[in-house]
Amino acid sequence: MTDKLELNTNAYLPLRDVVFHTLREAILKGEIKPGERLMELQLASKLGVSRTPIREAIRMLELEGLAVTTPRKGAEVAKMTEKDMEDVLQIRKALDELAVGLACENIGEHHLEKLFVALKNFEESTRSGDVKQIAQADVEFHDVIYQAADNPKLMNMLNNLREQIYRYRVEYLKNKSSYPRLIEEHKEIYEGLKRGDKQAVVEIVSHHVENQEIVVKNIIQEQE
Amino acid sequence: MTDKLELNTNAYLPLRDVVFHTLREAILKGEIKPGERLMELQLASKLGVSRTPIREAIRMLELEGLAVTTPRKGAEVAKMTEKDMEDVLQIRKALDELAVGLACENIGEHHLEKLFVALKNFEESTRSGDVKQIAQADVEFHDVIYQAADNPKLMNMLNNLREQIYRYRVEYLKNKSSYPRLIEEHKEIYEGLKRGDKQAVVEIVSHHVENQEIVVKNIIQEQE
DNA sequence: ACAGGAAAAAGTGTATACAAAATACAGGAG
DNA sequence: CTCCTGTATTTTGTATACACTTTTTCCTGT
Repeated sequence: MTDKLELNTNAYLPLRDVVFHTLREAILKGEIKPGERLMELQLASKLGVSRTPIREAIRMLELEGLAVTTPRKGAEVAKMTEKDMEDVLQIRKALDELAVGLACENIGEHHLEKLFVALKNFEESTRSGDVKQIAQADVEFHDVIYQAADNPKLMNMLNNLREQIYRYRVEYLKNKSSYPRLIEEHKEIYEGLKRGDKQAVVEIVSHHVENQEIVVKNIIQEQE
Repeated sequence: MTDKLELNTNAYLPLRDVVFHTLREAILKGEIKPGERLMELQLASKLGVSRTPIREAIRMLELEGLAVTTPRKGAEVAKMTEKDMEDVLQIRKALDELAVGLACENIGEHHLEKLFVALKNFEESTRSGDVKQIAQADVEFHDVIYQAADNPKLMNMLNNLREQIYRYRVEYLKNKSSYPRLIEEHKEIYEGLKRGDKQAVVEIVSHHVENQEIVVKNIIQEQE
């Protein structure tokens, strides 16, 4: 584990939340690796807080699926097998289809405009070649759709699912040859939503996620 | 709140888990009502433990959506508006369809037998008229399907969603006139899975959940 | 009587202390 | 040398103590 975990003390939030976000970031960025133990005292001294907020943060990571704990042994960062990834992607596909379908029914001018901006941003970011930035732009594009779906719980679940595959997603986005297809798919989703053609957008999103699924699974197989 | 919360000390589990299950039960059974505050000291003395496990249990309830906390004010049992319920049921429908579709692809003799037993149990339980028992039999029937879907994360999410509507589901099951339809639907799901007719089972489950949706929403409207 | 505000009470946030379990390790028997 | 065992150490589990915030209460002045 890197030894430069640092708290964002900027917010006036309970420490448990700060710790939670800090650890989550560290896990998603790969600074703490799957299988690595999350030891309370160690983390506490590293972050300069007591064990109490650490423990509560771990409980939260646990429920988010980013950590697994065994009683009296402690917590470790969740490992992801190919099967786990398949499972997550199956769920994500179903929920993404739901979300875009709902968005299609509810979407208004406001969100369409935001979506257009996000679309252009994404296109722009692919030219920069900065993977982090591309990932961010992609997240923003899909976030607009989730917001338009007007179902906070669904948005929550999708964000959580996205987290769980984030590490592999970044790898996936390193492959530049897929950028044109991604842009095209985003464009089609936007067009479909604008037309209010529910069947079409669900179809496209379905393929969109399937494509991801194939690539991400390849990446995992290589890693194993 | 009832003052007879009691810990199941039988298990050799961390107290946080025992407290978590105890509070969850109490919330689902309506012993602690939506909007009611979850005060740490009060709960701690009532359950005979310290605040520490209570706090960790609350963090878990929070992530499960059964409690909401505002910093420095504490936690309370989550209220459910009609919109919340709609949102949950939308998600549940999508995931239930996914689950039964997957089950249809994977199901073997073993699970089909268990499903048949569960089907008969459900039919039997409706004759008893005991709502708790019927709910239990219904849960077991669907659990077999979830297991056959062979996606633990999905099962987890569905169990969680089920929890969130449990309170209202019980009301729904008090209406005896719906029993024949429920039995019929279960039977059709079983038959469909046996035939491996994915399209059919997804269709039936879709209706099955939609029917629930209508009734549950009526119940909420009455309550408001 | 009523509004304002200080003091008290209640409650959460965090740190620390102590207990119990798991793990690591060293020494001895075979 | 290997395996067992008992002890030391580490780590988690739980309780408690203290700090700080929010809420309530009640007194005071108008």
